[in-house]
Amino acid sequence: MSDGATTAEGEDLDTRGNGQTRVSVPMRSVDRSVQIHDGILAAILEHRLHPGTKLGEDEIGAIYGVSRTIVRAALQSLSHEGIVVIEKNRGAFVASPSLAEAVEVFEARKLIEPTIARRAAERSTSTDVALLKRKMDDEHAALHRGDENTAIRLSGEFHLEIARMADHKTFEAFLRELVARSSLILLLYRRQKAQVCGTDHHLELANAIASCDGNLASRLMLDHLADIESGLDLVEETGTPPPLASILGGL
Amino acid sequence: MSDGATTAEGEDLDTRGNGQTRVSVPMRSVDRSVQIHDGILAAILEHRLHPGTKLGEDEIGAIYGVSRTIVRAALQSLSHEGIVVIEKNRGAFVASPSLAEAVEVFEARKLIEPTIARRAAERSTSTDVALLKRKMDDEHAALHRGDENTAIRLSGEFHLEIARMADHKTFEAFLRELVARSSLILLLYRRQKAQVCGTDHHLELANAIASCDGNLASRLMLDHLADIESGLDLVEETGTPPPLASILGGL
DNA sequence: TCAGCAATAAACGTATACAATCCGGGCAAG
DNA sequence: CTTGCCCGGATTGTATACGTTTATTGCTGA
Repeated sequence: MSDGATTAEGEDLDTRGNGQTRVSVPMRSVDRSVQIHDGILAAILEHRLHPGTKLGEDEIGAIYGVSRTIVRAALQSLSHEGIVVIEKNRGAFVASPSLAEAVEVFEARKLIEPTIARRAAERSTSTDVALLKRKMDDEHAALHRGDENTAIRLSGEFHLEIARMADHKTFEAFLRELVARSSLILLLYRRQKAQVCGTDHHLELANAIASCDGNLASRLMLDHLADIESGLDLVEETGTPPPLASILGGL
Repeated sequence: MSDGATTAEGEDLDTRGNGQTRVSVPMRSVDRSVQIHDGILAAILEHRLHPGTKLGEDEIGAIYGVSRTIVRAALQSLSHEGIVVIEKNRGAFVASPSLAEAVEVFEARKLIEPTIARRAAERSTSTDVALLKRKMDDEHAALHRGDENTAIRLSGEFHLEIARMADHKTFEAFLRELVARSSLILLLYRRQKAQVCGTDHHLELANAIASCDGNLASRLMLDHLADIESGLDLVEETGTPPPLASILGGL
């Protein structure tokens, strides 16, 4: 097989910055399945992969130059996060969150993220805040550059950075899943494409966290999430019988 | 030599005499990796598998009469739920939650489960309540029978049943993970073995849910979780002189 | 012309083979 | 007695082969 082209990149850029001598981190040649997982995840977060897209094992394996075994592990991982669905004997597809699912995800975020924001504010350090503001600037820059896809991903990373600051692995893992699913939900149910995620909100949040004001950070986060949710079309369309017209006539 | 032994019963083996798993191999249509996942999970929930136990692929494959491929999928699934850790080139082990992890899990439960209980109370139906009380009775019976292992599992299922009633798949999935991890935490950090999970609390909770009192259910759930947590040894043992023994020999 | 069915191709599910890695015992040097 | 090395066995990582299922295509017959 021609693996020359595929393995051209991804050599070994291991950043073994952690002074741990324990072999707890795989490091070198990070498991390929993780790479593939992250690659597909990034594509979903940047809205380059749309709900319903087929993720064939052979196809992905050919792209990354690995066997189906590895691809399967990555796809199973993604399915556990709820952003890929695997149908028996049919294959894997990018998930298409239902309306009910969308409501659930935002209910979960509105419950968890204010708590995360409070914790982050309570234990914020200067270096963390600097990192946070940097992410925010990157997002702002991407937006002004017109690169909305990257901006969407960075917006999610902003929220995840706050979770990292909160130093709560469990909440962080939950939020990682919720953010990924939110990306698909935004793609499916956002009303006006223009508004992505008020960067002003992010700025206020960052300031509240920087000043260690837990209560304010918590409230701002809740408002922020409610605002995003208000920009979605989360109304049950029970009365619409002609799905064909909207799908086929959409062009 | 290996083929003859393993495939001899590989055809239609649901005649396994183990009295442990009721539905050992009912149908082939049900992905066997899910069966294995559930089997290991049940063993962990019932404290038959202890933290640190090695879960060898060949060994499990031989037990269930399947290839390592299937076992691998099950183990990966379990690792995503945080109750199994997979170390590269070393294998899978039952997780040993750290103190910090234990604190995190109960923080998460105290945040999520009151909301779940409120939702369950708000939309409780008579059939659901009947199911809930039945689970409670089963747990009570197991306790009086002296079968503490089963009681522990049923206690977790009681909480999960409430989540099912709440009709919130996302919260239910989160709680499923938290309950499983809690089982390991109880095994590692419980102070007095006698007290499992106050069945009285469960009775009060079930009554509150039956009477559709969301506020009461929410408060009772929070108290219940705080009570369980208070029975744990979640204090940093910083004063221990032999750090070497605990750190290096900890594994 | 179109419905129904058969053959074919493509993709997935599972098992197995081979390579890579780790763990342990044994032996030799200090 | 300790320390270091080396090697054999065991276990995991990955690729590939084969069986099974699904989807599509093309054909036949009314």
